Amino acid sequence: MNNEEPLLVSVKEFSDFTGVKESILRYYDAIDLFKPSERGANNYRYYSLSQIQTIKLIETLRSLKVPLKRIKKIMDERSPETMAEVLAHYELEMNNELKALQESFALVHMLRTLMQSALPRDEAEMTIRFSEEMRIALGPINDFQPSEENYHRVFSNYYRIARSLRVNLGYPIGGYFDTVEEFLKTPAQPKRYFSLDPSGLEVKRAGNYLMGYTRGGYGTMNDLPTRVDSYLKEHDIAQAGPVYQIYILNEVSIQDTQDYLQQISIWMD
Amino acid sequence: MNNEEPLLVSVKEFSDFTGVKESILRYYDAIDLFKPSERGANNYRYYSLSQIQTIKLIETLRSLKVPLKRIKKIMDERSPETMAEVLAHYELEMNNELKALQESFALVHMLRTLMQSALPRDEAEMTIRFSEEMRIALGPINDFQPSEENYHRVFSNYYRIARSLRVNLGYPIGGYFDTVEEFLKTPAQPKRYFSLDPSGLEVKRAGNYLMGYTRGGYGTMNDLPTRVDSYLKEHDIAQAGPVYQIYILNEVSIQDTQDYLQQISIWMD
DNA sequence: TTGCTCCTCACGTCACGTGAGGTGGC
DNA sequence: TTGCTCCTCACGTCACGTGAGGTGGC
Repeated sequence: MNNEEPLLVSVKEFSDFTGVKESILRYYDAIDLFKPSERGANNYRYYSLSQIQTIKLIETLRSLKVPLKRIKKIMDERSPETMAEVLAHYELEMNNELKALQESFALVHMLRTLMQSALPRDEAEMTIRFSEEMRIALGPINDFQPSEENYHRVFSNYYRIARSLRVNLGYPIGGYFDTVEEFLKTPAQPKRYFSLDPSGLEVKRAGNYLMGYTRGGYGTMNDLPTRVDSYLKEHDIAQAGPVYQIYILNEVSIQDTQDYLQQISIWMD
Repeated sequence: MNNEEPLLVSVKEFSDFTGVKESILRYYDAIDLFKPSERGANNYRYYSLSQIQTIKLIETLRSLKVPLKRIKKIMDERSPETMAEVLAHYELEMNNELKALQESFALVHMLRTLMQSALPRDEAEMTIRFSEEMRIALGPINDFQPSEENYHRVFSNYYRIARSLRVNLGYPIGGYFDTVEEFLKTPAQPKRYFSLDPSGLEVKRAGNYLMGYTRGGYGTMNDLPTRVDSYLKEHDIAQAGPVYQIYILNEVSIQDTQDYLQQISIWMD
């Protein structure tokens, strides 16, 4: 048996084995991060197959944004002890990455389903539909002044509190009213604001909701309160709520402010 | 109520709200990817709070390596329909990313535990220890020639097959023998090779294994077969196996080939 | 006035990607 | 000879980061 002759492959073959591009292998060679186990008489790079595990580890660290210089240091000073330590450290990093990615996934999923639910709407109509339970992050009671003419001060206050509570502000934010009377009286002054962040502590109950829509920029109501009022009177509904008001089509999916689509959903039963 | 005055914040505040660095916000402004909703008379950038959701979405796409030019195109042509489509597409992407990250996690975890299990070894000793069930990817029966003097040809053949079977070659690879007799007869010519890839179809059974170690480069056995033989005779063990042989400390954690640590584990009961 | 934040512009950097021009093995 | 792979070297690029030098609000 010949121990001395390792299993050598060319750059291209090594690239095929590992999925790492040739240009990257040459670059890592140039910066002394990862060198072929041999150079042929023709100056060709020859990698041993056992180097596959090494480059795979380097790739893994790269995927975690570890700078090449740091990786080089790790590889230069590697010993079983230090490597085990380093790997333990990056196991934790990966856990955080996993959580962040799952968060992103949840966010994208929510935005998409909200948009798709909005697409076929007849905006003039009021309909009752069933809605699943959703977690939300409810803010504190708003301190609107009797004749507050600018809701922005209060709204921005919610943003500040939400951020300090580690709410993910990437989720849509809406207004909350305890009852439909409250909404009809001061539709532009919600009792609280809330975020649709699913890591929120509160719950929007599953159930049948009366839903209505209107188009326009933030703060626009058009005739939505009137339509809600008529519907309730027509159907002899005395009490309802809470009321949830959100912009399901906004900045994220639409350029023109005047096309933002607002949704009101009112708990019925 | 004043609809026209949005909730404006400076770069620094916006950066604090979103976690996106000021330098990045300025850069995105410069390349027309994401511009502040207003410029003050002093030429200051003023962002509206409702832009938080937009930059969060851009960040999410960036985390999936979508180039800024592509993101710009998406944002320029955004409509609820196209955005819902785009998001649906990237939901799938994120799923793949999640799987890849979980794979990396499993790989790093295995490397680390292998290394830590190796650290406190008294290499001369033979011990019996319990081992949990592990999935492995077993290769085909090797075609060693009667007097094969170079095991590399056969070994590299396993690599080729493993790759075509989508085995992750980042995991350690070892030699497999059906019985201990087989191992003692031709310790350098395993019946098959295998990878510790946990997505493999075969299983290394849970149970008590006789474990031994030796140090040296690939193909080195030193007196390991002799020690195995003595142990079995001393303890009157006639039959045992399969035998699994892997390098638990190799290239990945050690520079000097001569310090690689090989482990033999032999199924007892 | 002072400290703080903001501005632009130029240059640097990190991690590659992309030829151009040339060599080596079957 | 021909096609294929490999080489180096120079230059480009993408997505920022980092000052320098200067302005504006409390």
